[in-house]
Amino acid sequence: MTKTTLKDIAKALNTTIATVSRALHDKPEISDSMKNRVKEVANLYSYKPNATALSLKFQKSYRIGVIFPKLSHYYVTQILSGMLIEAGKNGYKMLIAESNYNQFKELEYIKEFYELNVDAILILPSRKLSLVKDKLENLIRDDIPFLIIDRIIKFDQKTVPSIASDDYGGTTEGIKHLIDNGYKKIAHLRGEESSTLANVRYYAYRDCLLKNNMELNPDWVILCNKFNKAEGEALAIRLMSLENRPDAIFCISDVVAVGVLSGLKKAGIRVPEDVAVLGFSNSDLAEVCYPTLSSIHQPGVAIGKKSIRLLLSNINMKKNISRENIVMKTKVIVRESTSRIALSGTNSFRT
Amino acid sequence: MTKTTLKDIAKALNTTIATVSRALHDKPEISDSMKNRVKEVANLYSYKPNATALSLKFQKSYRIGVIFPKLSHYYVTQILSGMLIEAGKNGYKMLIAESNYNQFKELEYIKEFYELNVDAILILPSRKLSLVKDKLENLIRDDIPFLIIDRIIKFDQKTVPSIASDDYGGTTEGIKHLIDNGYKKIAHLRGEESSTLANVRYYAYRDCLLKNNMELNPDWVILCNKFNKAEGEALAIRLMSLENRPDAIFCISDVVAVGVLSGLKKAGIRVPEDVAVLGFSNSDLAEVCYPTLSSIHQPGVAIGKKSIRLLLSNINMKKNISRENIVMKTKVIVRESTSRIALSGTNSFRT
DNA sequence: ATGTTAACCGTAAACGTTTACGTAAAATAC
DNA sequence: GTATTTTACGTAAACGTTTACGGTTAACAT
Repeated sequence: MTKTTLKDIAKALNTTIATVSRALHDKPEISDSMKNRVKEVANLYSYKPNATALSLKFQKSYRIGVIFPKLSHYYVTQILSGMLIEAGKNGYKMLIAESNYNQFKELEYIKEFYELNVDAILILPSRKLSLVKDKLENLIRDDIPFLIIDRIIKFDQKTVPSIASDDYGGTTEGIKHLIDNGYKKIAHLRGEESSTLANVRYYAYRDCLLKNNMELNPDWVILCNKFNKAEGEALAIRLMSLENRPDAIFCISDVVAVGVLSGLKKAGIRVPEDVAVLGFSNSDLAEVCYPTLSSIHQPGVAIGKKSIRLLLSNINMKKNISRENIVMKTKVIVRESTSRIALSGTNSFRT
Repeated sequence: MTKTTLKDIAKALNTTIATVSRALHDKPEISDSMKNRVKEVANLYSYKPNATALSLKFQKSYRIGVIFPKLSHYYVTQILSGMLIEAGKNGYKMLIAESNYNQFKELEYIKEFYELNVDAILILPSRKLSLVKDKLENLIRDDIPFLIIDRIIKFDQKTVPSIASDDYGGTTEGIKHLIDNGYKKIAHLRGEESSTLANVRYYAYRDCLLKNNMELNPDWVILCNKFNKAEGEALAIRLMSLENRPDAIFCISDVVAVGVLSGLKKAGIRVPEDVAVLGFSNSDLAEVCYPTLSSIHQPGVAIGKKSIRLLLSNINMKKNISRENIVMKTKVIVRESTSRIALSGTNSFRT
């Protein structure tokens, strides 16, 4: 019941593995009669080439390694799904590793993947990874494509390509949407200042308010660090206890936004009539909470697909991919939480 | 900049790869001086054994393949995370494939994984897979451990081990909880009758009602087939339009339950005062919806870990694992949607 | 001085492929 | 009928390991 090899077929036909191999590959130097006999036996034994042997021979594993902080984040699963689709189309398999926001594990996994002869490495870095930037830089090899997703890390020596969603554009569009809907005092629950991602979103928020001559109140900008529902709830209540209350809250993530919704409800404040709430990422939560949450859609699946396409186009050239930072379009998905005028029908963006 | 091999080290030391290999493995037949010299050079060249070559040599890949229907389901990510933890501990990597509920893709992926020489295969089958039971049965080999997760498929010839959560027990506990809280007319939005999973939950629901002399009204048992929010919403409204209204709704999934919450709100019905809602799976949705949703927790992470442990314990024996069907404990997580008496504090089950 | 043993290392086969090179027989050329 | 080409296949090396087996030298025993 063991797997049949070229040797088995060769023995059965009293020939050599070279001939068998060539016959199966339809090489011209093999006679038709031999080809037929070989194929017949191969079929009979249901021969399948040994992938490991091929890997060794061609120094190519048809495997792509991807590292992410946490699998249970909707956005991560979307990106991975996109990768799986595109990788599958091209005969590649995905090896996965979860870092749990531990930068040392991230470095470990990168090393491991190199040792496992993956053909490319993708990483969705945690914020902390930039703390060991120098170590990371030393680790990255030039012979195997490496791609950083959704985060831009500036190295001293190397330029490593990256792909990310257009958070600045998306945020701008989102804030504009709030302004267009008549909200005048827009607050922002932002991420830590050490996070490029959080900064980009904050800058977009700030710039957009300035450009539109809106009030930019420092009391309305609060740092998150737990990014969970409880934090959103607490911060919403804090915002509502200000003398000069905001009438809209733009949140760094959907989970925080859901917390805000909950906090506002506890404070007896109506959404979207009194206060609008805008999330970020357009996760699956946005459609199930009450009221449904407007959010800035990050094209996870598209990013995943694009990532793999980028890598594959360069795997064969054995050099790292075009050193650009690719930016993918975002989009504001309007739902109930920001719509003073009732929405007609549901906005079912997701399929 | 190419990877260093045994050959490189051997050449540098004017010896042979055999000696180098043995020195690195601290074999007794190598002198200490040679060992030191070899290790020094190996270190200098930062030698790492080639995993592909080892795979070929030992006919072992240290890779485990897992197939699941959809990555973006919270429960799936939980199971996978558990697998990743346990696999990582043992030096195994996970290869993943998403079937999108397509049974032919599932069969395809199984074949592919066999060809890729994975050391074990895990599958979270879609309901449809049982439709091609015979093909599946023929595919499964005896020399590589195979494990079915969260679904029991009875084969004619083979007995394939499986692991699943105790849905019967969990449901029983859940219905009892409803009864204990004074709900007397319990409805059930169930899955299709072709689904073993849905049937188990229904049977538990039915048995528990009978055992407790509760009303078992056929009008209160409705089939779902879309399992999305809209369906839950519509069915809730339908239930509330009955003359003999239920006062509790047990749902096949959290998403459906969230839809029910929404439908009840639209119908102006209070939860949990008028009607209780109980979900299944205890997904991340349960904590963010309003009111928060009581749900039956399936131990995803534990199932993932246990699965890998089972497989690993049998990989070395090159035979399939103990042919039992392992059942993992479930648990009712009580939140607002079933608690007529206000909950004190939040029930933060998840870490 | 010879045999025995231990210490140490090299040779080569094996895992399953692909393919450059060599070679025998058959076919073609003149 | 000999030279040349073509056809068709075998040999062996290569990918990077591990390891059974063999061999050489030196130490030790008798």
